[in-house]
Amino acid sequence: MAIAGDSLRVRLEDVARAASVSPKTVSRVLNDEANVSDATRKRVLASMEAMDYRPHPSARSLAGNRSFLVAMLYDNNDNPASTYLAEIQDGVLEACDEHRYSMMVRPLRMRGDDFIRRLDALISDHHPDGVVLTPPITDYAPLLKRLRERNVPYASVSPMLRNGVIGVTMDEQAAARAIVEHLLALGHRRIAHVIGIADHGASRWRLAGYREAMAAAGLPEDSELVVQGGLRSAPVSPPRANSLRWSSGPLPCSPPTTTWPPVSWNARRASSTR
Amino acid sequence: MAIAGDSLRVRLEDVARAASVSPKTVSRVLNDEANVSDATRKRVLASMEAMDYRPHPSARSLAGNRSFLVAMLYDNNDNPASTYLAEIQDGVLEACDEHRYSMMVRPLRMRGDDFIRRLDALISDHHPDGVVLTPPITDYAPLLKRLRERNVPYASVSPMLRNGVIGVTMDEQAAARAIVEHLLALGHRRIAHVIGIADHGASRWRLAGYREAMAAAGLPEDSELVVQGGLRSAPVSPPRANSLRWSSGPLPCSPPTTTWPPVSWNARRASSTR
DNA sequence: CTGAAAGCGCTTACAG
DNA sequence: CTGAAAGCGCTTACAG
Repeated sequence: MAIAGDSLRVRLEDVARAASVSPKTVSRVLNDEANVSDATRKRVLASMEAMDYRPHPSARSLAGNRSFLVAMLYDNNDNPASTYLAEIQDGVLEACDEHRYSMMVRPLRMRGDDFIRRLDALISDHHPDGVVLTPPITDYAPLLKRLRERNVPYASVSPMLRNGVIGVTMDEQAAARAIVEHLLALGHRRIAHVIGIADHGASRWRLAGYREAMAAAGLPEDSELVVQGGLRSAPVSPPRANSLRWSSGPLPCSPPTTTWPPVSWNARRASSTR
Repeated sequence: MAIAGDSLRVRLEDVARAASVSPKTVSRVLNDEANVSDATRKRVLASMEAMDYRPHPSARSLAGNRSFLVAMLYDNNDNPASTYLAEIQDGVLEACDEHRYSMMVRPLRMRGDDFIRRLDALISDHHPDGVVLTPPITDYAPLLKRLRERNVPYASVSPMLRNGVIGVTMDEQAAARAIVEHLLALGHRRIAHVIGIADHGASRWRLAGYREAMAAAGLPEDSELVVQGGLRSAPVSPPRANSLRWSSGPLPCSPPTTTWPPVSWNARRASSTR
């Protein structure tokens, strides 16, 4: 009886023999390195395909000193919207797959004094090549500081402070404005705004967009129509918003500020010493 | 500039030197193996602690031929309740942490003819030591068959067919019955039941429990009060259930059928050849 | 453009 | 109860 899924492992060395090249050459092809003739590359690729070769991730990590691992960090205490996190998670996963990275998810509650220790343990235990941050920990200064100290690249989803941060954002303000303008165009005048989690930058920008559109339409702000929604730590009853209805129609949003994975991750690595 | 998080790695060998023992002995302590004197074990543990030693997961995987990885498989197409999946995910994660396993999540849509190929790729690429299945793929025969063929242990959350399967279930029928009985005790008589995703065993058992309680109370079944809810593939409007209210109070549920991780995983491994 | 040698940090299989 | 040697499957650093 063989170990799970390990009956007949094909190794890089086997591919090399089949293609009549050295292991190093197969490694070059595997990693898209230069200095391989087209003919050789083609031959190696054919052998890999024919033998259904799959590089062993642990061997690659150990020898190459990189984990091919992205850790997604979230605070499921301060961000109760699991649907939101699930969508981000699926997106990160998809991107990781494309680049042949694996992904791990880590709930990391900001509250609690051992936050940094748990972050350190995560890094030491799993050596992620990079981490993805979700609101609100995108803006938690001690976290960012520690990641920089330990030289772990990070990308942020919708961070509040965008300067110099790699990540994905959209123009929340313009989007909120567009929603309100859409409702205005439909003839509505009493338009409410439910404020999101206060710690999130998106909440502020959306409120600003709402106010902007209302003001532009000459409508005075009605404090009754602007309410704080969203859970913080203790569950509260959801805001009464029965009068709100979704409208269909496209929303303008700016493209992500960067592609993923961040180009600079490779750059960083290239300039590293072992 | 050092590689991310890798400035001053402490290796098993370093611990061995500090504790004046061989690497093999440290390995024994690390893996809770027998044949180490208490004094030696204590000394090694002290050194590990003092040096904040963290075994390198890739080295362990490569040499030991096990990944310390559990893959959680789900179908986020047929199971639209991301909150449900998120809760399971957090639970699996917690259990993995306790046992020093890492976890990866994998959406795996049943529809699509390349299902098995994607499963194979997952196994070959990541070598999970075991997988956790969530409804409805807990009962997808081709999946289970392939897992057995490739000798990958699996545990199922609330599977429809429980015979011989390792996993976690609760007495859904008794729980539904208890809910209905609670409502009956409050004096209600018009009690509706929204049927869950038809593929899930839980949906059937809950319906059975509802019917049981209603019948026991001598109430005839009103077909208007039993409606199919839940999304399948195409989104439909949610069932009208405004008359339903949550009641508080404890629900009876049987303990999980097994502990986690399944004992048999280790047994399986022990009987394996390399 | 290609390859031989050494090494990553652990565990296995064996010996005592 | 303890350890010396070999090896897991890759990559690095170097040589040509």
